Amino acid sequence: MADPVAHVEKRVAAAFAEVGGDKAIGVDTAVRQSDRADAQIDGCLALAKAMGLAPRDVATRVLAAVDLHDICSAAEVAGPGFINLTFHHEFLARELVTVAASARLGVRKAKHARKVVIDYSAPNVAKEMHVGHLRSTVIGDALARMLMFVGHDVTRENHVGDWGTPFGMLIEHLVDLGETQAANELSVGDLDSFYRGARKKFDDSEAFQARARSRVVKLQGGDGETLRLWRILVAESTTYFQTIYRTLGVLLETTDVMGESAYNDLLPQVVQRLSDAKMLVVSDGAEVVFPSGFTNRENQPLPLIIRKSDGGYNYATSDLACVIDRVERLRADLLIYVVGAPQAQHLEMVAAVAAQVGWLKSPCEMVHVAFGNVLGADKKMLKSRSGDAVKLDALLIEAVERAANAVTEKNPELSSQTKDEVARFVGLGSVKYADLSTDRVKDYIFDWERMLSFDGNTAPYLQYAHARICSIFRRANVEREAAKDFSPKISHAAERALALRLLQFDSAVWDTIDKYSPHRLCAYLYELATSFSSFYERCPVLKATDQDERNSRLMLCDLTARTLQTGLDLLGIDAPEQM
RNA sequence: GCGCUCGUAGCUCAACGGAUAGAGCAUUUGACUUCGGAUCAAAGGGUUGGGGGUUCAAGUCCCUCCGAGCGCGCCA
Repeated sequence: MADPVAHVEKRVAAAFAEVGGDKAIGVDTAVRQSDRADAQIDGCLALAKAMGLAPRDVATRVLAAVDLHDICSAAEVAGPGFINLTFHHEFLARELVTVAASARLGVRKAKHARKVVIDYSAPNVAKEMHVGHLRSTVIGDALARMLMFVGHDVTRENHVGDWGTPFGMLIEHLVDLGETQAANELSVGDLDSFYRGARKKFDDSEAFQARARSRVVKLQGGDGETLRLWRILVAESTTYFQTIYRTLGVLLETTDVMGESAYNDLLPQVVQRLSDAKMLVVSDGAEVVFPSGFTNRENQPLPLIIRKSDGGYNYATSDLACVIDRVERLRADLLIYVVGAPQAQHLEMVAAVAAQVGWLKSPCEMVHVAFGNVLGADKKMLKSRSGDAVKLDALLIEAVERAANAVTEKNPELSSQTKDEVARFVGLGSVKYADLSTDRVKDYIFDWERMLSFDGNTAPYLQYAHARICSIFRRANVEREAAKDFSPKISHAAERALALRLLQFDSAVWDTIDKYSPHRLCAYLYELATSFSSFYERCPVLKATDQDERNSRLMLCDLTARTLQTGLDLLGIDAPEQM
């Protein structure tokens, strides 16, 4: 419980109960950050309403009933009935010591560890990754890191598209090219030309179409030779995905791949169990379920198609199989889907059916972490000059190049090896941070200049703040390790602002997790970095007037650097020591 | 037609139902023989798309209209 606000909250709740009795039930006792004081208590207005009394009188009574002497130096009724709180310097210093001594920087562990399955990235086999995969991959990875950090048991699952009718034509194209040649083409990452080649033949040749169709039948029938060829496609693609993931610095491994094909064995079971539950209905020749509350354009019940009229399964079946697998085999109680916003209705329907049939029972829940599109400067879907989707590897290469140019310009003294590393951290960090720092549900405009800027809410600004602190320690003649044990003394206003900010890390992380919204952590880190910059400007560290002050400030520097580094790491971003 | 999401400063974005809606960019103005100026400080800039309602309190919740995007039966 690092955040001072959390300390106060418990006592406030008790005071509300004492003052309001039954009337206090249900009244929000939250203590919030405030721009008029260190924190404010708002609930007196609501309590006053419930009690039929004047808000300021109630606030006065609450103030009398709560003992905050060891935490606050001032607590006063303000405005229509708020209570403004100012924390003791000594209290802040004590809390800083606690936080600095903790490897987790005061971030609380989850009260109950959950078994979480997080589904993200999900590229398609034999297709190149493009900007469309960026958000799922980056957001999902950040959330996975945070959930693990607070102690949940997290399983990452990469639900790659490795099954379905396109594989008939892809396999036949593979046969035409010859395995060696095809594997070559795929392994160098030129998946698009492979896919286009197959597509073109399929569109142009009826004979090829026939081959493709019969190949699909063989694939679904488990034909050994066909499966062998299919595995070549999957293996080469997986290798390619890993090169992107390694470049991007995300946690996904080949062992996290759980493609659609992994659920094939469960598909008949999905049908059987829905049938046993009397939920399956035949409609227009297809076997479907009608979850309540969903209608189509004619206002008729909207079906979730479990089995097509041709006997095949589709993605709803496979998604339901996923739920069974995750809940019954993995024993997960939180299923997170980092999937684009357009799939909201589909996932709602899957969740509705899974709940109705009893696979998804409280406290087990399914959460759709939806996100918007990446747009170009024209506010349309980001496209390359040729009009195609922008390839992810090209995008990442450009990011690093642009960062390298900036680093070369700003800091020519860096060795070329260091420069390369810094360019990678800054370039990739910029792309990821730009994606993570805005509300995920909205579209955002991809803008190189802005994301690589050293001013504003960007990765380079945060990384720079971190690098400056590292620079201080290189000159300080003090071991970094020792700094966390120095005792902090809060006297200057900028020190105070920084201290308060540092203590809010815990809340920031939890707020981010509760809403599955990484931009909240970004906003916190940006505020921390600005608080630090302000402190840095006004409070000399190495040139401090006396040893105690110097040590105190070194302590603040160290804690700031660790918080920035940890926070960026939770976002999947590296913080270089110099740049 | 029905449904979902979005609409906040010139631009890009914030704001658990809490007081005077905040940042950055851009613009204007200050601060450097710098503990890394890739910085800091300050100013101007708003009818939160329009209109109703709920509430002690609404950018936030409800209704309605306008505008944008996306879904709406056998692709995933």
